[in-house]
Amino acid sequence: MRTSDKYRKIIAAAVEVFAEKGFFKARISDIAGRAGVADGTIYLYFNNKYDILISLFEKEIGKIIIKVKKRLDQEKDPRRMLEIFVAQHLEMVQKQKSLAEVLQMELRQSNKFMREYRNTKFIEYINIISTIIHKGQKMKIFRPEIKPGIAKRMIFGAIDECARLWVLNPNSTYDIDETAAQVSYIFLAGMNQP
Amino acid sequence: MRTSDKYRKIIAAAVEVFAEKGFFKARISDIAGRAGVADGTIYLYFNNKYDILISLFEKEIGKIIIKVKKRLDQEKDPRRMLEIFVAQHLEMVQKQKSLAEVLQMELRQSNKFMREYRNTKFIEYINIISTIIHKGQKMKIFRPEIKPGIAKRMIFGAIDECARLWVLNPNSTYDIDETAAQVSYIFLAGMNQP
Amino acid sequence: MRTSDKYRKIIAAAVEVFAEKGFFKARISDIAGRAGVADGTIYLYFNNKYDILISLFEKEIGKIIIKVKKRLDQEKDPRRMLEIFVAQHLEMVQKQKSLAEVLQMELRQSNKFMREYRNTKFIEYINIISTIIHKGQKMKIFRPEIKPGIAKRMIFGAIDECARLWVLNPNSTYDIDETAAQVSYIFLAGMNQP
Amino acid sequence: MRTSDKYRKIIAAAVEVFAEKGFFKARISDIAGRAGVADGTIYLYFNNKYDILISLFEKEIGKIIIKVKKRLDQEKDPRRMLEIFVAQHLEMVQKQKSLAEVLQMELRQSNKFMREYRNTKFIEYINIISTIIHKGQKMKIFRPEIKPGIAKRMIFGAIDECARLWVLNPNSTYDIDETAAQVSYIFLAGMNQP
DNA sequence: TATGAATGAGACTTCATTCAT
DNA sequence: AATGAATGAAGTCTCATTCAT
Repeated sequence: MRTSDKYRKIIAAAVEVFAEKGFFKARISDIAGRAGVADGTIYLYFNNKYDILISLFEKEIGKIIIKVKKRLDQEKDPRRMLEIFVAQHLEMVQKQKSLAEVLQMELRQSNKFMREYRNTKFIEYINIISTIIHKGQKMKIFRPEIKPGIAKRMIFGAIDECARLWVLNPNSTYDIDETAAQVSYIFLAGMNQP
Repeated sequence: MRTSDKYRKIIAAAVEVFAEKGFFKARISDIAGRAGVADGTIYLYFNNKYDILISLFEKEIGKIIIKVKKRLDQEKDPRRMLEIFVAQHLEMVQKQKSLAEVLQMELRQSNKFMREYRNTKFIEYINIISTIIHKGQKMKIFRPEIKPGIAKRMIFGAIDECARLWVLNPNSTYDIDETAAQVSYIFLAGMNQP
Repeated sequence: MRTSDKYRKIIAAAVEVFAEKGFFKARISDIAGRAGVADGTIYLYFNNKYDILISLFEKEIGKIIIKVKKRLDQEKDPRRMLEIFVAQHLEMVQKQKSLAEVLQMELRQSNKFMREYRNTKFIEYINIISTIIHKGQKMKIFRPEIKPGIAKRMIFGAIDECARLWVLNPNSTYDIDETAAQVSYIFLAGMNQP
Repeated sequence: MRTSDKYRKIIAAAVEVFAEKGFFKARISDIAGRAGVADGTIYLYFNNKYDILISLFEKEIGKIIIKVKKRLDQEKDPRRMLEIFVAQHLEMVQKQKSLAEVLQMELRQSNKFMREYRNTKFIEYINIISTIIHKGQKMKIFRPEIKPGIAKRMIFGAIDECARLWVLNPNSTYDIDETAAQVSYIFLAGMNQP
C-alpha cells in the first residue's frame, strides 16, 4: 500500500536527518527530500514537525520493547535477563546508530518544547528493568535493599551514557561486548545477594 | 568591575532561559531581558548564541570541578571519594536545577550543532571518576577487572539519569540522600574487591 | 441528471462555506466535503476556485432577477413596484442569509482579484430599479430631476446596507417589514412629484 | 521621530497595497517594499497582517470622524448638516480613493475573518448621521416617523454604493457634486416634514 | 465520471545579528 | 560601553490544483 509506504519512508528519513542535524536544525525539506516525497506530503501523515519526532519515538521504542520482551520471555534467571537487556540495548545502538542518537536527544529535549508530552513508551521500556530486579528480589537473587525504582534508572543511565560514546565517536576504545560485559558485571555484582 | 558584572548577569540569565525553553527556543532577547541589558550588549561579551552556551558550560563545569576536587583532596579512601562525588553531583543538581538541566541537554546537543566543539571540560569532570577507580584498584579495594574508562561513564550516566527525574518531576518519590545512597551502594558493591 | 445534481450540490455547499469563512479562507476541501464529493470532482465542474464564486453569483442573481421581474410584471404603479423590489430583496436576504452574505462580499471583492470580470448580472439587477424610476418619471409620479442612474445605486446601497445588519447581527432591533417600510417610505417621499 | 515615521509609512503603504490587491492577495513584502522598510520591521509596529488592517481602519476612520465633526459643529440646520456629511464623505472618497476602497472592503470582510472584532469606529461614524436626524426631528424639520437607526444605514449605504462607482470606474458619468446633490436632495425630500 | 493522494509554490512570521547613535 | 531599532534570511505549514487509478 502506498500510504504506509510513505509513512515508513518519512519516519526513516526523519531518523537520519534528526540524527545528523538535531531536531531543531533539521528542516522539513531535508526530511522530505531524503524520503523522496514533497514537503507537503509530510503533512498528510504528520500534524507537524514535533509530531514526526513523537511518532518516530513511539513507533521505534515500541518495536524495541516488543523485541526485548520476546527475548526475555524465554529466560528465567533474572541475572541472565539483565544481561540480555543490556546486550540488546547496546546492540540496538550499534545497529541503528541514527535511531539511538535521536532517541537519546529526544529523551532530554522533548519535554523542553512539549511540556504536555508524557513519555509513556520510555517509561514502559525502563520498567522492564525494574520488573527484572523485582523478580530477582523475590527469588532472593538480588538484595532486598535495592530499590528497583532507582536502580532501573541507574542501569538505563549507565547503558545510555556508554552508548553515547559510539554515537559520538564511532571508533572508540571499547567495543560493544566489552561494554556489555562490564555493565552486566558491575550491576550484577552490585545487586547480588551474597 | 562593571564589565564582568554584566558578563555574569548574562550567564546567569542564560542558564535560566536555556533551562526553561531549551537552547533553540531561547531567544537572545529573553536572555537580555532577564539579564537587564540590551540585546546588543550581549554581543559585546559573546560572539553569538552558541558562544553563550559554550562559555556557560565551561565556566560552570569549571566551578563544579574545582569544588569537587577540593573536597576529594581531603579524602584518602576511594570508596569514600566515590560517595562524595555522587553526593556532590546530586546536591549540585538539586541546588542549581536550572544549571543541571542545561548541562544535561547541552551534553547531548552541543555536538549536534557544533561538530568541532570538543567538550574537554566534561571529559575532565568524568575523569575524576576514573581517577578514583584507578586509585581504588591500586589500593586493591576495587577489582582489577573493572575498566575505569567504561565504569566512569556508567557511574556518570547512572547519576545523571537519576538526576533527570528531579529536573523533570521535582516532587519525585525518591529524595536526594536515598538516591545518593543507592548509587554509591550499588557501584561500591559492584566494584568491591571481595 | 446526476451531473447537474453535483453541480448544484457544489454551488450550494460553496454558498455556505463562502458565507461562513469568506472566499479566501474557504478551502476547496471544505466545499467538497460539504457537497459530499471529492476535491478533484469540483474541477470537473469548475475551472478553479474563482470560477465557483462567479458561477454561483451569476446563477443565483439570475434566479433572483427572474423572480423579481415576474412579480413586477404584474404591477403597473411604479411606487408599488419599488415597494415590491425593496421587500423582495430584503426577504431574499432573510431567507437565504448565506447567499446574501456571499453576494455582498463578492460585490466588493470580486473586482479586486479578477479585474477583467464585468459584473453584468449585477448591473442587470440594479437596472431594474432605474427602469422603475424611469417609468415613474414618464408617468409624472416621480420628479424629473431624479437621475435614475444615481438613484438606482442609492436605493440598492440603502437596502444592502440595512441587510448587512441582519447578516452580521441576526437578532437586530429592526425587523424586515419595518425596514422595508422605512426604505420604501423615504425613497418614495424623496422622489415623489408633489 | 523615526518610530512614528515608519508607522505612518507602513500604514500609507498598506492602504495602497490593500486597495490594489485586496487584503488577502496583499503580501507583507509588498507593503514593506512600498513603505521602504524590511519585512521584519512591520512586525515591530504591528502584531500581524490583520493588525495592520485594523489599525489602519481605526486610525483613518478616526481622522475622518474628527474632520467631519469639526465641520458639523459650525452648523445649526440639520438639513445643511446632512448635506455636509454627504459631501464630505464623497469628497473623501475621491481624494483618497485607495483608502475608500480599503474601508469599503474591510467593512464587509473584517467580520468574516475576525469574528471577535467589534467595529466601534465605524459605528461611531454612522451614528453621526442618526444624531443629525434626531436633531432634525426635535426641531420638527424631519418627520417623526423616520427611524434614525434605519435611516442612518440607508443614507450611509446609499452614499457608499455611489462611491463604489468611482472607485471601480474612475471616469464615471456622474461627478461628485451631482451625486452629492442627488443624495442630499432625495433624502432631505424623503425626510422633510411638509 | 469520480477519486483523493500527492505536489510544490508561496507567505507569514521569527529572531540572531548589526550598527548608527 | 551600551543601546535597541532595523534588518532579511530562513523555515514551517497551507492549500489550490493535478493526475494516475
